[in-house]
Amino acid sequence: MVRGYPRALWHPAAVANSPSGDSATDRLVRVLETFTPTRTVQTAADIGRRAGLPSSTAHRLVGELVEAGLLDRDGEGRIRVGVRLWELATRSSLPLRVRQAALPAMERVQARVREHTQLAILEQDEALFLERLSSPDAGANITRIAGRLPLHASSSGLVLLAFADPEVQERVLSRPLRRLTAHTPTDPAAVRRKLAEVRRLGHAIAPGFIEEISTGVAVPVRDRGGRAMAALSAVLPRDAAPGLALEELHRAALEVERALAEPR
Amino acid sequence: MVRGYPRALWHPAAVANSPSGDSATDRLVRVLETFTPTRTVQTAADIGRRAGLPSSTAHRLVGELVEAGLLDRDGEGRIRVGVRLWELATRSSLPLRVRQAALPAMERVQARVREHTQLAILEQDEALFLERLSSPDAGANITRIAGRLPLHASSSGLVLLAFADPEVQERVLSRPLRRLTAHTPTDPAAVRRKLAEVRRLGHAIAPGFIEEISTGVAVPVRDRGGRAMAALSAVLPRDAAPGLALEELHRAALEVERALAEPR
DNA sequence: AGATAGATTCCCAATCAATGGGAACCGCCC
DNA sequence: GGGCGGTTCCCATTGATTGGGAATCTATCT
Repeated sequence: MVRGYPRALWHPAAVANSPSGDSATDRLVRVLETFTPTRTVQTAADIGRRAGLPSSTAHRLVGELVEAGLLDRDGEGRIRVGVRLWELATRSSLPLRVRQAALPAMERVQARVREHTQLAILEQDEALFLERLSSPDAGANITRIAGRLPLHASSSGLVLLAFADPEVQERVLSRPLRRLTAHTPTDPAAVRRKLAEVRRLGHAIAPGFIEEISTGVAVPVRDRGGRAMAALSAVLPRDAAPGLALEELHRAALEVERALAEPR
Repeated sequence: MVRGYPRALWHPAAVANSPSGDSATDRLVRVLETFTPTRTVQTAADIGRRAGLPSSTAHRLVGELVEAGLLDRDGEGRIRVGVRLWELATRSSLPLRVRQAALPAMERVQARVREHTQLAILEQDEALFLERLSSPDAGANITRIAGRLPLHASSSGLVLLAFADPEVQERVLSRPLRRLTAHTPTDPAAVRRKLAEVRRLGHAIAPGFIEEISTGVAVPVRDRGGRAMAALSAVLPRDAAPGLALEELHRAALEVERALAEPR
């Protein structure tokens, strides 16, 4: 076995502590961000490529994270997000508290309406879904727990935006509004009108905004100041009448507001 | 304003990249571990003390984590676990998959038994609780989502241990067994007998092991190899008859086994 | 069976970002 | 106004981190 390597080939052009000004924390986050709801297992080399890290660095970092339990190495080679990370992130987080407060009410909605019932919050100018209950017989639904949807395109997003700080509304409406279907409103003026309607009615109806075949209906869970802390929503078949769902969602929202108002 | 400091007082005794051989990853994990189910908000100085970091280092690390969104700085000063960390940890983790597979069955148990219904997995030689459903009228319950209980003391833990690798059983039984109440079995031989009973009956009953006033009953969710992937459990008042709960839990476990066996 | 490709582990010199003691600053309370 | 605790800023020092490269391992193809 040959040990070492020809000294002449050593090329110190780029070596050091993180030559590009990213901290260890940044790199760690980039590694975690390579995992998505649809890409849950990857090789260490995959992670490195996607996080923009040299292969050997990626392998070392992944190894450390596995050691710490934040990532898990399954049978052979494949890496997934570790149970320990879930535990650390869940046991003291805001999403858990909101979810716990909302779950009983969501279950009642779910039992009566028998369609997808969802809970979302406003996070980084998108709707982040904290919980989703589904009957086996419910229709299509693109949302996932811990998944995101644009604010202007989803019924949940529309109520979150309608009852958010004006500053958030301006920021969101000043950026390009992505079109998901032919019915997604992408004109800022149209979205503004929609938001006014949501404020007037107290709920949002989004027929075909996300998927042609379904209609989202959502109501806000509001704090004492009137801002939306969360949105409760249901996903109905495109042609279904939204009356029952809206009624149940409104009732549930009241219940959640009370639960969240309690000291703990 | 005086800038700088007397050069003579500079004391290079301990300066550098992490003088104690802990990696950047270790430190980040230690920071995250300072949060517990009961301690959800802390100051940056608190975190530093508990993680064993010098104040200035702790403040910088916390600042970076806040910047990255893994931690949140609320109104003034207090730090909590960030929504973003929850999102990253949840969206592709094993606990979510197990939970999703089990939730419908758990809801039915919950509706019929009307007591606490729980889901746990084996993690690092403890029972880690992934989900918990509770009626408002249900009794006391010490468990929390993302909380842990010892394997020998909880009904969930006993089924997880009874249907685990023998190697795990040996390891757990070779360590001191913590006593939580007067009824907690702390003698290895007694626990061994209990485990044999659990294997024979296919369920565990733990009267007063955790809290004097309640009885835990649990059944395993088993894989094709017979090992317990998870435990479904209910917490009943100490004197309640466990028959109905066990029947419902067994039915639910079958359903969860089928759901987890499906490709995805 | 041999070749090829990709993932992973190991090695090690060079370095620079992270480190931590100290000091100043900022509120808050007694 | 003085004490206390949290936070921010400063900066010389240095060792942990870094990343090319080579060796090793593991599939998959021909």
